[in-house]
Amino acid sequence: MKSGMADINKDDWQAPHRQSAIARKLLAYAELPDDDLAALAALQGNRRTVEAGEEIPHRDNDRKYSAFLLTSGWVCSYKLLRDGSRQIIDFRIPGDFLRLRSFMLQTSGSSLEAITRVELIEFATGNLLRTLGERPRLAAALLWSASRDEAAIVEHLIDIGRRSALVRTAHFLLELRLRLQLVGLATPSGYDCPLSQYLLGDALGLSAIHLNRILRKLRESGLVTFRKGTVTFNNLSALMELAEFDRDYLDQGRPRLPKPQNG
Amino acid sequence: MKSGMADINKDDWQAPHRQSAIARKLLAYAELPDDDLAALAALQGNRRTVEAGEEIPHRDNDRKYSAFLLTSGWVCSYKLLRDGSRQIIDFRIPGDFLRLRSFMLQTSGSSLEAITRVELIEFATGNLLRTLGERPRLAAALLWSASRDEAAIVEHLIDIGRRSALVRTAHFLLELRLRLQLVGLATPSGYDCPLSQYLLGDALGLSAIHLNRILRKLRESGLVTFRKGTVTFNNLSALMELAEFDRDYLDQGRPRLPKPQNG
DNA sequence: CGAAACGTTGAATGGTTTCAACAAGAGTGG
DNA sequence: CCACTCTTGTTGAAACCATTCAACGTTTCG
Repeated sequence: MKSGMADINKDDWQAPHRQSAIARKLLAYAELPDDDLAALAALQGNRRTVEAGEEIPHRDNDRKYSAFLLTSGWVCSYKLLRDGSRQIIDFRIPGDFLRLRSFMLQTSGSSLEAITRVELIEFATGNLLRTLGERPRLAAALLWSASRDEAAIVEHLIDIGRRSALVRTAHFLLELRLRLQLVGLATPSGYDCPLSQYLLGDALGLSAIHLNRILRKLRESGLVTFRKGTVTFNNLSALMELAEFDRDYLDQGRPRLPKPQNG
Repeated sequence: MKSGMADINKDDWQAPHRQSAIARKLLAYAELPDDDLAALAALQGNRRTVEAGEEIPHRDNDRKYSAFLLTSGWVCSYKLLRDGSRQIIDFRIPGDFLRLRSFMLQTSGSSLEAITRVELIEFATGNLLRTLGERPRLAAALLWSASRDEAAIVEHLIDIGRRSALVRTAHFLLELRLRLQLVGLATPSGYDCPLSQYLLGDALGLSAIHLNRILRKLRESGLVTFRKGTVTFNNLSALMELAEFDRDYLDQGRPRLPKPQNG
């Protein structure tokens, strides 16, 4: 009766790797010497756990706004509207930053909610700029990561703006797959996914009811199956064709940053 | 027969100020000493003009990818889909950067098209990080600007994801107003706007036909009028109420960066 | 003047939402 | 263990919003 996909406990969404998710992700872009990784680690502060369903606080115990690094679990950033509906802006997965840039505005904007139990690390933004000024390779890797985040939001915008519900859903599931793969939480054939149909619907700008029908259609077409917390790609190439997933910004090929050129 | 709003020539969308739009924008956030402004100017390279309707090239004359600073005119960044439809991701106005972050991915992603005749300045990204490492106030101001850009895209996403066509259109017009005001291209009562209904529709995820009806409704309700390249707010507070424009991320109050605290 | 781009309106079609109802599983306390 | 509730998933039918198709008016420009 257990899913054969991966032997990850249903309640434990931690990355099963010795390397941290963020390091794993950055190393997919650039080879970073040990002192760069050490500098990255030096920016990390206290650990913290947030239970599923709870908000992730904006301010650190009556101190200033704070940014986090997500090391385990899923989070969604969303905004509530007056009529009670909700738009989910992005799902955040291990290795992603929370509020790394929006904290600049010192304003709420969007809220963050833990979808599963979540592990966070406080991230020191005070010395961030100085560190990056001294470590161009680390800076490039972090900028690359930030650009990826923004590109994902842009694709999300295109999804809900101009793609049909079917294509949109397919595209979004493929998008998640690529992001998860980068931190070792997905295989080419599928991944574990703790999202309810309500959450997915709120992300895709669809009612949960309609999303349900769309998921059925995708399943009955033999393209993707999303059931019981698991996404399985039954026909990946056909799905990518349907979703016009010809994009390369999530660069599976490894576009490594060239070795440093001068001292 | 001429619009009474502003005496800007219809074909000349240049900011009528001695200060550059980018400086004007950054100064709205932080008081920058002259050497910071000089450092900003030092990052600027060759000027270039692009005619209305033309693409803004990805690569600089067979050299590498390049970023630009938009000094005059309107640009849209968009993506074309297989079925021929188009999603406009963002309109860029004077003082905005083009491809400042997406150039990190060294990939196309979205395209840029000049809506009006446009003036650009090449922006040196090579020494950008080092400069910012040495100039924390300038760095903070640029990060603030980048965060604002991203916040605008997020609001755009919420618009098309969960807001009705009417609210969405109202909200988007208010959003543009705030951005334009920051560089002196809008008054509280309105602004000149070179967008066709096709462009606006492609931004809002609506057909131009439906957008036309929405604009009529907004006009007949006495809220906003968008005609002949001019947006006029006839009842600003009622419009903001309709659009639930209670947001403060575009901080009209001046949240100035405090003076430097140590040498 | 003619052409092209943009704006405007009506009517039919269709995708999505809403309302309503029910099924299945997980967790709780008796 | 069993009811009980709560959340999530599933399906049908009616209502609605937005798109498409088609036509025509308007402005600009060569």
